[in-house]
Amino acid sequence: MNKATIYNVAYAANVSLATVSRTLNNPQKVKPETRERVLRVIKELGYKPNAFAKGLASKKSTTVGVIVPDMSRASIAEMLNGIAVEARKYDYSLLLYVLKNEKVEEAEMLREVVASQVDGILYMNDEINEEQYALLNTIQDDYKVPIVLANTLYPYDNKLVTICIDYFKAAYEVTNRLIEEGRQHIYLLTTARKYMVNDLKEEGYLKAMKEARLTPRVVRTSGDISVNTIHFDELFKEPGIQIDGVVAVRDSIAVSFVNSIIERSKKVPDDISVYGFQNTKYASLSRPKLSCVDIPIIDIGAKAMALLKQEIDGETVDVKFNVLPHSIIERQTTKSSVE
Amino acid sequence: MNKATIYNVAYAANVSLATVSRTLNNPQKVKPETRERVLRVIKELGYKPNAFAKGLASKKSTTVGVIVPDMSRASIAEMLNGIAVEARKYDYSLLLYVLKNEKVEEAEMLREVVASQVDGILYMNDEINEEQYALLNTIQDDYKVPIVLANTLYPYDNKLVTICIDYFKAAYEVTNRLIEEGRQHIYLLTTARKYMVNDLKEEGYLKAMKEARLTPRVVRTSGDISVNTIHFDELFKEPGIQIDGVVAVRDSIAVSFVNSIIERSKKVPDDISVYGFQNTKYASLSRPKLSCVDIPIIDIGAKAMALLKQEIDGETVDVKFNVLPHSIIERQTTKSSVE
DNA sequence: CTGTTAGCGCCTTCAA
DNA sequence: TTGAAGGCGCTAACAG
Repeated sequence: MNKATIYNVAYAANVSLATVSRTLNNPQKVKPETRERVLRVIKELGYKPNAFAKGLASKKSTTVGVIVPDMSRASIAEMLNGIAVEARKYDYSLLLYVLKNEKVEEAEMLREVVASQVDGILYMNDEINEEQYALLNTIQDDYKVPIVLANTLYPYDNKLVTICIDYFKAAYEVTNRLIEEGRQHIYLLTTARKYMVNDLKEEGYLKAMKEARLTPRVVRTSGDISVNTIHFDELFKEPGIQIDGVVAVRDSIAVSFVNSIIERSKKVPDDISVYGFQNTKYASLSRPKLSCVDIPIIDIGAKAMALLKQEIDGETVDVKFNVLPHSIIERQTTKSSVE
Repeated sequence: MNKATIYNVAYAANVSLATVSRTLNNPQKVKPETRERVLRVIKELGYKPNAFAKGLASKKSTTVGVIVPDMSRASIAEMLNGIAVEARKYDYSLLLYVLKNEKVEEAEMLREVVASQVDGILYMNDEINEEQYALLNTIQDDYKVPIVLANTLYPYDNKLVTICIDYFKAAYEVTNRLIEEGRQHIYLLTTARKYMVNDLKEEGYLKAMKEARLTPRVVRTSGDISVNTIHFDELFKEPGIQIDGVVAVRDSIAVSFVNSIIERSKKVPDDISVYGFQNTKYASLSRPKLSCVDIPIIDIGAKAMALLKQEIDGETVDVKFNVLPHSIIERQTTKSSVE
């Protein structure tokens, strides 16, 4: 049962290969009678068009390149679930590129992705900077391959189609909730590495603090638990430190912080209220359960794929910058009750 | 700068296209002088061989199909990290197939994977059953495409190259540690769905219990926190229930169980000792920190890719069944101290 | 060491 | 509605 080709099918169905090709790609151009005969033979022989030959001849691959920074981040993995399900709807395949531990420079890699003949690119590296953004633009223009940024944004420009949530607003909102609780010494726990989305959260936090005339305190730490625990220890060593509220840019950082303060015999949320970001499994597995911003990450993935598909089909995407709604989930690390 | 072809390069370098092809694929067959000239032109033009044409002509794709059940499982995501890094070493690309929510039957999907001309398949659906195993064998034989099972095993046969850890032994060991602690009422918390690896853990647990002449108690629950919390509630409602030790087949189940019992004012590990499986981030983010079996999941991914590469290259893989060592990490949910 | 040439399997006009 | 034929960009003999 080895690799039937279009010729085998044509011969067995007593038609030319052109007809076989048509019944697969333009069924309406084939007489129903012969069409069914061909389809039957196709099934019998287990024929599947060779993707290479098809791609070479048609200049299309029904494959999209997916570029991610690191699979182990829960948000990335979940987004891929959304992307995969949506891609299936269009019969698109996913070519996965993981940037992690990459010595290869990104420009080189993007050319490689393009060379692999993908019809479009889903880019979700939220460490994006000006240079990379420019590079993506160049690639899109030079090779005419549409690119969509998923849960990744470059706020200083909007030439690339983007799907995201309003992180600025989300951070602004949770900070305000803490303020409404009466918290005065609210800290932002963010990453030391430059993630664009975290920068936006920081701005939202700063805005809320400024409006309330409170002094902002930003602590930069790592997503790595063993590292941030040390940071937290140092933080509490500072003489006269006061903390009664925390916004963490990731659930894992929030949970890890909660653990730190509970070990110091402080009460959550009586002494300190904490918000996380993302609503990952960490949030519901922690004790107390973490209050956090809920990001519809699967939907972001699905929507990203849908937008890309539109672009591939040549439908002009009128709105470049797409925002999905977030929500705030009150669990056990805050006192706010949702109205 | 649009899509240079091999002809453009040949023309610009004043050689034939064959020479260009050679400098890329068999550099030693080209005079260093011309080779460098060609390489320079290639660089100038930003030429990258069209993957389709290359694949069509060479019958190789340097792409492997990766079949996973669900991205959101931490183990799957981590394994992909390992696979990706290893694949990069060989300049292999990854074509990702997510089974989740799949209405398409698996046979159909596998043919699709094959039709996409992958050089090999990495299969990591640990819900594998006899039928699927047979199917994989058929695919491998019919299409001559090597398949490697990663962290997935079918213990009743070993025709397919497999890379895994000894889950049976691991479960046997942790159960014994609990027994050595003096625990008498040890429960196994496993999944209701049939995962082959979890079945093996169950057998290891049963063996240890039997040897110690203790009554085994198996509770089948879900990976879903909201669901298993309910199961745990029911469990504790049983009249006269006694639990002093737990082996959970997943970290998340273990953590969720620990939360349940602490809410019931029991002490961990004074009243109950708990072991998880995998050593995910959940294990270190929980409070108390979870003791668990550490699975070298990234290594499994990398090794799987390495094995597949061997098979693709025609090197016979002598050992079909490959086992990577695990270890037991004692943290705060058990009393055992590692010797 | 280099060039010529014949495909790889399929799509897509162009005729019939 | 169908068939014939050219070509997609590249690899791999085979000559030279």
